[in-house]
Amino acid sequence: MGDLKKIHISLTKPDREMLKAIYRLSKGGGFAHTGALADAIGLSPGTVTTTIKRLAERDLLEHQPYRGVELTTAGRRAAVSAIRRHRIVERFLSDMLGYAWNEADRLAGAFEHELPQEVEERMFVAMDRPATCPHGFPIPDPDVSHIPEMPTLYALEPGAEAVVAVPGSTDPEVVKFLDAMGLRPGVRVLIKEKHPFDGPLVMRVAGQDRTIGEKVASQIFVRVLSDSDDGSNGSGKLKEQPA
Amino acid sequence: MGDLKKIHISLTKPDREMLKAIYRLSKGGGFAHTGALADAIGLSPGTVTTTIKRLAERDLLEHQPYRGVELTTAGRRAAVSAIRRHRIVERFLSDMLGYAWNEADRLAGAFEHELPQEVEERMFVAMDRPATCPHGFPIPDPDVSHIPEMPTLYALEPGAEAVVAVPGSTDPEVVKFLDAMGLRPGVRVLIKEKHPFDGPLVMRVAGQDRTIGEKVASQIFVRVLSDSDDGSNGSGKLKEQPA
DNA sequence: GTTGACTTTTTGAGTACCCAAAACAATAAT
DNA sequence: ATTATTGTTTTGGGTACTCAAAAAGTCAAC
Ligand SMILES: [Mn+2]
Ligand SMILES: [Mn+2]
Ligand SMILES: [Mn+2]
Ligand SMILES: [Mn+2]
Repeated sequence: MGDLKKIHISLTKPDREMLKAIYRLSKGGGFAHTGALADAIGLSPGTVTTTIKRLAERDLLEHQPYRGVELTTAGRRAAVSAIRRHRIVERFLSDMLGYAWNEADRLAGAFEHELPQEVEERMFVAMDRPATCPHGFPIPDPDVSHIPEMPTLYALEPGAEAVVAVPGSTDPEVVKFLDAMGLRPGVRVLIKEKHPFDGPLVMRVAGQDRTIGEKVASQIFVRVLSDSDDGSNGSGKLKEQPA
Repeated sequence: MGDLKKIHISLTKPDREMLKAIYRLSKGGGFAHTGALADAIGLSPGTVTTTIKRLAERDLLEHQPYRGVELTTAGRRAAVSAIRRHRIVERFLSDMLGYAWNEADRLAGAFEHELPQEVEERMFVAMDRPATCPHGFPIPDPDVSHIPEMPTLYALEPGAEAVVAVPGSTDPEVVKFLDAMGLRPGVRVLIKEKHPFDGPLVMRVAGQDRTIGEKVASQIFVRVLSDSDDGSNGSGKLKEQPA
């Protein structure tokens, strides 16, 4: 009865990329700054300013000059919808075309923007509605304006059990290292020990004890298993979360 | 030893569409005219002129002002490669996502241009290297500069046997009529009679005798079965061949 | 509180893309 | 041969997108 029509916003590639980047950089609802966006997308700061003004015009975000931008609800919905599409396409590349999980991100980014959302939905059902992208990040439902955040591996406390997710945009060298450690998307880990002062983390992965440093452990995200559901889910600081 | 490097030409969407349209309209090697191209692609004549000048600059075609354009060999290769991609994507939509053959054309056109040719190739092998698109037209090999032409159903003589191909861009009303006649892509037909003075054509389709007029029969293309290979393959005038 | 470092926005410039309408060329009709 | 018709190109105008560099704003240090 309200006049909330399901207006379907048509966005261009740069607009979508911008919204995705803002969402990534300002997850909890904070501000994203021009410079950070320029770095993230690989555009000049001037271009970022122009683009966000265009998006502000369409009420997808609010722009406080010299301060930064914040997504509106509509903007968050659009961003999440872009992320959904990205993750479905990644899943398609990995499940239906056999690409390795660390190749999917780049290729998905190349054509996801032109894909009719009709085809996106068909891909989704053809793959039996997968819950996550090949990197282990959740595929959000359509029309939601928020994706539940995941803590990093390093945010877990000893005793916690979790399933790992590794961003598709991770540095190849790191990916090789992680692979050697058995830390692939979907793998289950049990935290055994965490040394103080940002010290290394000891855990059990596929029947083996593994130790990794804070730096790497902070790049890996996890879905905590409902068992010991304490692990810093709401309070611990959550990092930027690509995929 | 020659300096023929396999230079990979990067083409934009309008450029590709232009090359495809020119190829379709000037199959045998003749000229394509600005107005016909404007109609085919849905652009203004002025835009067509600008685009072909850009392509002429890159030696993909020759432009004789006020006369028309003719593709160079490089241009034909690029056009065929674009058609190959279109048909692979159509096949993907129909085989892997379950779209009906008459829906595939429109959707393929929406995102084929951004698809990395790496992904195109993976689709192709994932589908076991299909010989034709869902409409029955051949998927050309990479790097060829010509696609063998197909005669129309109406060009066949009594006694000829053939497999039908129906352009994906056919008017929905016609599609419905063809469907009722059993004339779907891949179906085998045997010509029984052809009445003079552009009269109707009588044929056997799926165990039934069918009669259709010249107008419709000229919109259907066929692959003649090697049996009675006489049927006007080289001489009979071949029509524009979409798909 | 003025200076200086840093960030952001604005300005100026260029490409690609599109259209409508004026100018032009080729052709057909008188 | 002139005129009219038709088709093509050019011109003028607009949006989106991008950058480099100038101008403006913010903020922290002195
Ligand atoms: Mn990704
Ligand atoms: Mn992913
Ligand atoms: Mn087609
Ligand atoms: Mn086809």
